[in-house]
Amino acid sequence: MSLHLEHLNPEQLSAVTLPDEHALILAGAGSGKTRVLTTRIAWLVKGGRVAPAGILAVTFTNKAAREMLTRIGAMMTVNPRGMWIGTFHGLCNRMLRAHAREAGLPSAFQILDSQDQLAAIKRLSKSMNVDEERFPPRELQYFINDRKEEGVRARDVPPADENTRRVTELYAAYDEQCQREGVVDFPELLLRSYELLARNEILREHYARRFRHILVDEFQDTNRLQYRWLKLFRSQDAQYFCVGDDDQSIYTFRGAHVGNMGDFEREFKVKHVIRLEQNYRSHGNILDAANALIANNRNRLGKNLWTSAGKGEPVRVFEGESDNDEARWIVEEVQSLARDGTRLSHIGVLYRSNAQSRVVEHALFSQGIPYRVYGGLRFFERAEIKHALAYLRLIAMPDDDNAFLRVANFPPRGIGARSIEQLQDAAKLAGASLMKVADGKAAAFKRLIEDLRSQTQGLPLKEVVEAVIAKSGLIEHYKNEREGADRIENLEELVNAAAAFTEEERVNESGETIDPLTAFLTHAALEAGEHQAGDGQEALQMMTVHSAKGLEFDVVFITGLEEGLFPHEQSVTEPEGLEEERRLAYVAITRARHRLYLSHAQTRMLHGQTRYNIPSRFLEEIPQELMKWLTPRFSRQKPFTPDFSRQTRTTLPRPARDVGGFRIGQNVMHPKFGPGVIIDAEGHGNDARVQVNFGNLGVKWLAVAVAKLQAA
DNA sequence: TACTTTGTCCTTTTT
DNA sequence: GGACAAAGTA
Repeated sequence: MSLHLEHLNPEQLSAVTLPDEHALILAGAGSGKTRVLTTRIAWLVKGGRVAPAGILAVTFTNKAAREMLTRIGAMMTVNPRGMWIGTFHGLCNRMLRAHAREAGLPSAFQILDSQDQLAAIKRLSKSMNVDEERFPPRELQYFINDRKEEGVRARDVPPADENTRRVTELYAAYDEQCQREGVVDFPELLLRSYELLARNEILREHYARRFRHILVDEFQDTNRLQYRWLKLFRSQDAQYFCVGDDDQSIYTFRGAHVGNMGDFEREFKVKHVIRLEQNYRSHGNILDAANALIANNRNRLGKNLWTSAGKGEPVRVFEGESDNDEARWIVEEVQSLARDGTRLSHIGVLYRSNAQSRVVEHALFSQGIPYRVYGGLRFFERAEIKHALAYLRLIAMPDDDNAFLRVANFPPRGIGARSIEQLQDAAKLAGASLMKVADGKAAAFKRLIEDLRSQTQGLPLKEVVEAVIAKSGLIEHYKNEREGADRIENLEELVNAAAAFTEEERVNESGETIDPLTAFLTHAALEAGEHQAGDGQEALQMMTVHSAKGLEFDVVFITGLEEGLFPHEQSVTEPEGLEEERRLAYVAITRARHRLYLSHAQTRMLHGQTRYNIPSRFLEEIPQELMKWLTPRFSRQKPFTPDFSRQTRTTLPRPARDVGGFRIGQNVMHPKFGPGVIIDAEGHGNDARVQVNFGNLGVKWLAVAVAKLQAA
């Protein structure tokens, strides 16, 4: 039950024990950020500087929030219940539930996840006869979410042009639809909570008086609205403690605004910016590689990680002939590491995009190496679970048209597209929900839901869920389906999840208990359920670089370091995009404790066709003396000869066709465009043309007779 | 109405 | 290669 302040380095200690002033902590990767944050909270509370109820601590992920609670719990005996610790969305939800009426919401309001939101937008577009070619639902969704995350309502969008005017009209209609149906999307949780406090001075003052210490994790990832939300609690006595790392900002594409760090420093007149630069995770060479790479970014607050650990091993670099070759090599290395005693769960294979996992999975599978892929379809996002949840939602909130449409005819009960259309017309006319106007065959469905509601009234959550999956006909339906067994298993798992959901008595600020079904549905929406089957088992860890943030591994593989992939082709056109890619690479490198592997492949199957990529510029930006090439460095010069000795190869590159002295797949040098790789060719002799991928300079067709191309 | 086949489109994504 | 939606068929 000790804080172990003596184990902190001077910077950590000064951050933890900072007197009453606002603070910005620039915490580098592996510098003990979470430790500082949690020790600070424990130090404040244990020292009697603040009551637990005076703490507001915000993170981005449920995982980080749980981790924080656990660590704080281990440092003190005080019940951390009184503290507000959670994600932005979780805390906003808590606030909206407590003041639903003031916020203009039904007390059992439901939360739409991104999938649900998209479905709602599609439905709206249909009902308003929107041309989906001109206004793709996806883009409407982005538009709406971007505006909400800027704190901008439809009425506040400047009608720049006809297009914007129309899109804004749809934004307004979408919000009306949500309001009518009693549902709230993710960004709405934030915005609604913000508006509630901004308009209700009494409420705002209440919370501003209450929260004396506001601590923010991953501050570089906050968007503009989140920052404004945080500022609502500002008062004479409130102190802000924001921890972040601008070099690890990898979510600007989602609206994160790194500028919040500078704004905070200025607006709160932060006297001391504390830099945590000592890294306790990685060996020297790995850190040097990361530092050298990130030094290429111009937009930085400036920070250099160091370690007292030794240099360690060099960074190992591998060039594969193909993605399959790369995968085969990974498998071999993993096997050899495992033989030498490295635990599989301490090895991470990272990639830029999810599509890359397949090839590696295939290779691992064929060699019988257990692995776990993160970030796939999550438990509460599975179709069968969503169906079951839709029934539950209709019990809690009959006006939820989203839920109605999802299951009115699932399992099929003869309510076809025609009947649905008629219902929608009637509902529109009456200004009511689909459930209200349900007649004909739909009336039977309505009765089913009503019966379920009355029969499960007051029953324990577990029995409610059991009743729903039995009486809805879901189980019956999946029994007859070819691959229904897994789905039935998942539905049974949902019953277990409901049974385990004994969340401490839900009491809101006004002392009313919140209905357990609503609490469970909220839980399902906010925590999509990262836990997977076979969670704690010994397995190789595979994930995108994005989802690796905050994690660490003894051994890390960063794969697919190729121009167009990493950095991604859709990011290299803008300098900011490229810098974000570089930060992403920085995050990837700094996940490694002892050993780091980097790899790229000459050819790769993408979207069903072979692509020829040149090595990533990031490989050039790491000093060569830190690296050890396992294959000859950028062995582009060697003519491409398939190696048949490798048994595991599943596909062979296309046979080389000679065109004007060049071959597809060959690496070339152009006097103006620099290095490139030939990806296509046509014609013969003097008419021969080749298509060359020059990486960030793009893909060009060149006439061999004219262009001064040289074999590189 | 419900199941099968063909045509389009591809980043990353904590909540 | 694979997800998803529109078009085609029983």
